[in-house]
Amino acid sequence: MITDARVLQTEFVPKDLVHRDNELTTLSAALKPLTNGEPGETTLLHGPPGVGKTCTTQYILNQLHENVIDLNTQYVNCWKDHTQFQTLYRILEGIDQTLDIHRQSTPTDKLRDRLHNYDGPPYIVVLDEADQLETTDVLYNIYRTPNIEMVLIANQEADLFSRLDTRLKSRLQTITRIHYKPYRSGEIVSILEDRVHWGLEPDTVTRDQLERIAVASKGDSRVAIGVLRRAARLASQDNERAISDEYIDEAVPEAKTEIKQKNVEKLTEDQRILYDILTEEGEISAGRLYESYRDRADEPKTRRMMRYYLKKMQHYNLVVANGENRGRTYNTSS
DNA sequence: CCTCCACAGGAAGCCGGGGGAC
DNA sequence: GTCCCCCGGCTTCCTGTGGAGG
Repeated sequence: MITDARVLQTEFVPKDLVHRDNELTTLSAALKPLTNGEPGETTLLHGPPGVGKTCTTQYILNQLHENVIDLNTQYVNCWKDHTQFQTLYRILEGIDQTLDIHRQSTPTDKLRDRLHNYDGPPYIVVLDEADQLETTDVLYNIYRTPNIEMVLIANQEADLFSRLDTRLKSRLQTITRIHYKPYRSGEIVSILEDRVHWGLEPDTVTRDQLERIAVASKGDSRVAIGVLRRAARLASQDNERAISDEYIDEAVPEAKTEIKQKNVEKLTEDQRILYDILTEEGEISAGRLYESYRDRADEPKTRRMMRYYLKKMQHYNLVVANGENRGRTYNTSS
């Protein structure tokens, strides 16, 4: 049934991008000057998940690489590489400057200096999920380096900007902003049709079923493609030649919890205990959460450590905090 | 209104591990 | 090998905040 599994991956960048013409044009225009050796414009792409921010960026980078010989680019996922050291390391990796850098013994200062001394060809650094950066210092370091252009990607523009110091905030006031709206149902359907065409055998899924997936995905293309992939896999495991509605209904919740499940597996023992308590108890105050945790853990860590853990788990979208200070409660994310 | 308390999160320091320089 | 440096994980201490309750 599946003829090409790659195109059913959410990260796959198709040859033709549909429904993102305006965004592509604006981003392209912002980076265009680089191809003539002039400085481009720092760009911020913002909008909810699964609306094509990452995809359009990688599409543009591919295009630039085809047309410009002397150009470096690097894509950094700040969610994965969120410490200053990790981010700087990735950026230097994009210009082959990391051979002698070791995690344990190289000070972050050295990475910073090396970046600042960059004087090679134009270099485009994409910082995806930039609002997840531990410190925004790294943005300043890139900003002040000539010949490096930043493309920032974030869900909420405000999440990123509220954390910048005033100096950087005012300098980034004038950057090009591109807002991505959720896809409409029909747009999701045509994105799926494209993937179906390249990835599945003919007549395995009907248009009605694609619409069903589109509605369930609520404008998030990653969820939609994930559902399609899972439904196709379920059907082929049962040796069916077509995807039935039942497979789709089964795949929808699976696709939505897939990412979460992966993150739960990454938790340490102590974090896992906290997560289990939240799963069982539901909404709970920090004090009661710590008491439960202390009872269950063999060697419980301190309250401060619990707060670090909870912060981390919010970062992983496993935990949500409601309220501030005394009134705050924690819960698992739905 | 004021004081107390629970809580968040910053700052500093300790420790163990690992790599480089010698 | 030994010394030194750095990091991440962790603790301790501390300040700021806002609701509860006198």
